[in-house]
Amino acid sequence: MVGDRTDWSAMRDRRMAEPGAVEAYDAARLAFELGRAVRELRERRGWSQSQLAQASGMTQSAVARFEAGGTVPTLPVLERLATALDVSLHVSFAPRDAAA
Amino acid sequence: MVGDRTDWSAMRDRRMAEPGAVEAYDAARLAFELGRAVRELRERRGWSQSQLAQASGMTQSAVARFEAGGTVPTLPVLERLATALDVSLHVSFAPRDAAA
DNA sequence: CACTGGTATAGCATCGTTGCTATGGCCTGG
DNA sequence: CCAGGCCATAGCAACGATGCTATACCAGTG
Repeated sequence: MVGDRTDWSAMRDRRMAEPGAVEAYDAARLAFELGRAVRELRERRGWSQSQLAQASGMTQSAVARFEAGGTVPTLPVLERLATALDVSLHVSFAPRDAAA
Repeated sequence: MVGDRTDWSAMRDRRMAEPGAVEAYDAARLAFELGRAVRELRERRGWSQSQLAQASGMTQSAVARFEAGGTVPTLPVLERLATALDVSLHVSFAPRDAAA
């Protein structure tokens, strides 16, 4: 079937509710995508969750939780993961129209 | 004077301590820069802290705290601010060498 | 079958951010 | 001088992420 996937765009149009409603959802999605990104970087290095945990000063359970998108990570944690994975973390605001 | 600004690069070279030490500092610097960015966007719109607070579902005190870099913001808060300021929030990992 | 390594999940304590209220300083205008 | 808007800061409660330990599930392997 064609319309199988969730209609994200429709949900995003629910602007104008109370402040914090849609944005909280965005944060959850961001958490999910960051989790996937870290998992990719980790597996590319052939590391286990335990190894990444030790390298970033976390525990294996915290890594698993984060990669699963179970929680919205904090910036300090993202920094530590970035350092451990030898990448740099970028956080920025950009105009809506401009791609970057 | 030329060497007026703080020598950040020297501090950044303090890698190799325990995990979480330098990264916590990075997070604080990130918080400071994000605060400045939001303040710029806000003032460019001619908004007061109270107006931005209401638009983003925060309080004036929280906005002030954040703009001053007093705390490391969470992703949900950054999302709300971005939405209120009509910009998009970008969080990503990038290779250290590649600029972006 | 037992054993090992990797991952997911749970429960709890701790820490930090945020929400909220209130206050003080600063500046401008009346 | 007083009033009002703007910003900074403080104190406290509540919420959420993290640290930590322990456990369960699964896939290989001997």
